[in-house]
Amino acid sequence: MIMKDITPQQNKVLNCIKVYIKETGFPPTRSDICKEMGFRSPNSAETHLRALEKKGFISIASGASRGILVIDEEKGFYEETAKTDSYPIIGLVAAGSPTLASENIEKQVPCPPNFFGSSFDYFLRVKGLSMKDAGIMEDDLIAVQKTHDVKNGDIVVARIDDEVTVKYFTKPSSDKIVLEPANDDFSDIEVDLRSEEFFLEGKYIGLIREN
Amino acid sequence: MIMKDITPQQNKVLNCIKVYIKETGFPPTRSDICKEMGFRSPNSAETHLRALEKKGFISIASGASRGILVIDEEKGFYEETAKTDSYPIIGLVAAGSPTLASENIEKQVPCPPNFFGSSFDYFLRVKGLSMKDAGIMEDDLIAVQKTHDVKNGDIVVARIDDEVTVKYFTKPSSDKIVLEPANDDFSDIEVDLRSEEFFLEGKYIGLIREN
DNA sequence: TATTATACTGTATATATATTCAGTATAATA
DNA sequence: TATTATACTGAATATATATACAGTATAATA
Repeated sequence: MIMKDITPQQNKVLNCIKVYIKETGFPPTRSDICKEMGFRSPNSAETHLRALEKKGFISIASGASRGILVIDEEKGFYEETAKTDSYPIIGLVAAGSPTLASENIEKQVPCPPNFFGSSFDYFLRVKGLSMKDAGIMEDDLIAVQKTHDVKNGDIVVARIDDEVTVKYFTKPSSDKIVLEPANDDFSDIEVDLRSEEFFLEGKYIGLIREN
Repeated sequence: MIMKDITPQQNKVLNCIKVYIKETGFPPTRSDICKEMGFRSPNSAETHLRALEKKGFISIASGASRGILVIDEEKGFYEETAKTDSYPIIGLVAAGSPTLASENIEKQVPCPPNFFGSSFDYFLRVKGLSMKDAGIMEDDLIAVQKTHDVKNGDIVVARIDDEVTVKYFTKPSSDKIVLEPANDDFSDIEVDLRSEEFFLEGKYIGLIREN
């Protein structure tokens, strides 16, 4: 949408509305605008509001008090490129699966869905340094895609006997899986699929570190 | 601030307020809350609001209509973090400063402004493995905040004689700066401020790895 | 047992607020 | 020249809204 030219005075009013919302959390009344702008008549604010509405800078909810909605000029631009979804951060507890049940969710964080190239389903907070040489450190958040489609060499999130772990994945034969750490202080985990339970939670897609 | 326990019903009311603000851009009236919650008396909303205020979840502007302000907590979720800004990715070339000039910008990526707790200005693509033991690998994107306010032990982005580098920062004396790598294969860089030029581009705030 | 917190309905009212109407004045546009 | 947009004052008013008051009921607490 192309917005018509705003006059300097209308821009001042628009800005004063934005500041008011930022400071109070809710939009101003006509009277509030008068106080901020120095007008002596509420109709001064009213006509400015109607002009701003006509030009597409705000929308006004009829009848409602403080019903001013500032239209985000760059919303259209960002809507395609910068849509964010909310993803849960799941604590990597030593035992138990990283399910999406609310008791395991540390918090929700916003993130563009295609942030790491591939789609992903949740963030997992890493415990321990077993993947140190792959640059995955304690408390890092790894973006995990729930999938069973993994290749040799992929970093995966796996669960063995209720223990969740992040490791390099290798499947040397049909009934054997090797989970390899990226740290000499740790040993490989070999899983015999004939006798042991193995569950693939997903695949490592990307990483975030908050300092 | 320690918030007292919220009851399930109060939580529903609080949530309905948040949703209302998200959808309309301004807080609900008592009557609006009644409609959303199915109450038949505005006093039902009023008492819930007063309880939420007493427990510290909201504040109420006296006399003002729609004067409900949701206190912090998940305010960020709806107001700040749901927004994304566009940040440039700058290639860390061996020579030349990581300026924001368009020829150095690899591309723009969307990211919530407070994604790493602190604000930041651009992403820098890391070359080399000199910070390997700090979990910073080749091609990682580090979020950089343009600042000169750094402390000993901070990871910084510095420029010495047109060469840009990421290292641990230490200032043992007023005319000496030591830049320390996190990799035994590399040596410390000592900068004598009396004879050498040193420019601090900024501070490492966080990290993103796209796999 | 009395008190307090929760969770409501229902009525009433002062006032906060949107909104219309009647003007004045200036500058730009058709 | 007439019209329209901008930029205001000032007054009036219907209604939107906060808020107090009077109740009812249940469960937890002291």
